[in-house]
Amino acid sequence: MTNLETTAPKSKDPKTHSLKEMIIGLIIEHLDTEEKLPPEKELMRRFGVSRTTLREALSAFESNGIIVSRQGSGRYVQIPNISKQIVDTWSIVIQSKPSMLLELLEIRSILEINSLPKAMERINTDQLQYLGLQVEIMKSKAAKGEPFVKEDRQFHKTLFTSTNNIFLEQLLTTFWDLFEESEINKKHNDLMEVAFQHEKMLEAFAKQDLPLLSQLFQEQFSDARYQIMKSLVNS
Amino acid sequence: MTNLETTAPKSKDPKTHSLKEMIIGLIIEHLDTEEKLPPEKELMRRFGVSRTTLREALSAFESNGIIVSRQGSGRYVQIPNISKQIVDTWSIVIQSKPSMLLELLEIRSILEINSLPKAMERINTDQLQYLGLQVEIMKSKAAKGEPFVKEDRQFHKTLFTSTNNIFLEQLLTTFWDLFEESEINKKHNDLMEVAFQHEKMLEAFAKQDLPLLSQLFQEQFSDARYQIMKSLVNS
DNA sequence: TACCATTTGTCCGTATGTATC
DNA sequence: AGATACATACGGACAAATGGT
Repeated sequence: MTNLETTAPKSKDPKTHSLKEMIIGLIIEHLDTEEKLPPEKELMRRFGVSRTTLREALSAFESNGIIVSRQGSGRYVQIPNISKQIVDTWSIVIQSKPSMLLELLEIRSILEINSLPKAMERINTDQLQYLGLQVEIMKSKAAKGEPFVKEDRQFHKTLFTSTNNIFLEQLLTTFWDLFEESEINKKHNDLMEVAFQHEKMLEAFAKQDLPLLSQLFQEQFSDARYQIMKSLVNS
Repeated sequence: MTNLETTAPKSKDPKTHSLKEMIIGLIIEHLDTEEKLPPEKELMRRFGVSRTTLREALSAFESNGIIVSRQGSGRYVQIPNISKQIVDTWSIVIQSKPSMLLELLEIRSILEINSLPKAMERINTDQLQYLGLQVEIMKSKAAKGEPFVKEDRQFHKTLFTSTNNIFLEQLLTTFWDLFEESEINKKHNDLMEVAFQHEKMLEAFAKQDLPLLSQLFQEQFSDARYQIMKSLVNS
């Protein structure tokens, strides 16, 4: 058993603080099992607060995503997803400063490229086959002049999911969300080239050619950088 | 099921949705100037909602940190800090699954090591001098057997701040916060060695010896990984 | 110093709508 | 269809911090 101490009472505000603390305790209790939390009525009684007070305290955790409530059913605990929180606020910031997208791309490229070795060694045939499917869809859509953001995203997501790093996956998902929301590089000049780029990546993957794969990723990020800068100039 | 546009809320409940929208508009308006927002009374009137409703809508933005309210003064808009949001939730998760720290360290090491080239080319003499000061403090504290988390942190922060990437800075800050909160590797076996490690890093920096610097960082992260794993075994 | 209006914080109660089981 | 549980909204009251007089 871990020592769940109810924090040293060094703060002035015992009620609010301890209510928050008690909810955290409740969360930790239910985090492993992902059980349903007790209903509001029960919690009101247990903590001795009104519904408004309780709900306000809970809402903080809900906006974080560590507690999710389903109307008519109850509240549940889950591992939080940072994406939503970050996107909610930073999409607003980016509206004011679009050049921030370059900073994000910089981080994304570092993380993806450095994840390639691990992704390459851990990927399995099913995933490889799935990547092949995505590439085929890309090519067919490109031929029809349709964009294929979803497939592009799935392709990358499949790669970095195989690193088995939850935080990394969430972080990269966040970047995709922010880019999509910003609606920059919505339409790429040469869809077919992008599709082929991914086909080459897949081949490099199949051949376990890490240097080539890295280079292809580098090129792709260069291209993305260019697209963003072009958009920035136009606005 | 897959009914797109699950609800057409416009006829029923335009208020909630547009209330959020209006607040976002308010935020964007004030994001550049960092002015004070209108008081609740004014917003209640302007948006035509009750205080409870208004406050609940605002609280979502407050928990994100893009709005901060000061009792007795008012509400202010600021560029949000992802650190707080992430730490709030993930420190809880880490309490349940401490092994997650290894994943975080993995990301942190990738980001820091890949930031070294840029940091090296952009660092100035003032910063270099500041790093030297930190190292001296580290050594003197190590001699007395005192830990020097703050100086260690300042050392690294100075490096990656010089990359001028706000998001990166916030991310790395987040990791430090999470590690500190987890209270793992609080006490290192050999403080003096850590201090010397940083001294060597500083020398490599001064000599612009990137390969050596990278190697030193690698070693440092290896050591950190070992410290974490040791802590994991003990619990 | 002290008082004051302003502004946010906290808390309570109630009512009605809506989704789930 | 009914009971349960959460969503949304309104109203009021008092406390606490701030900023200015």
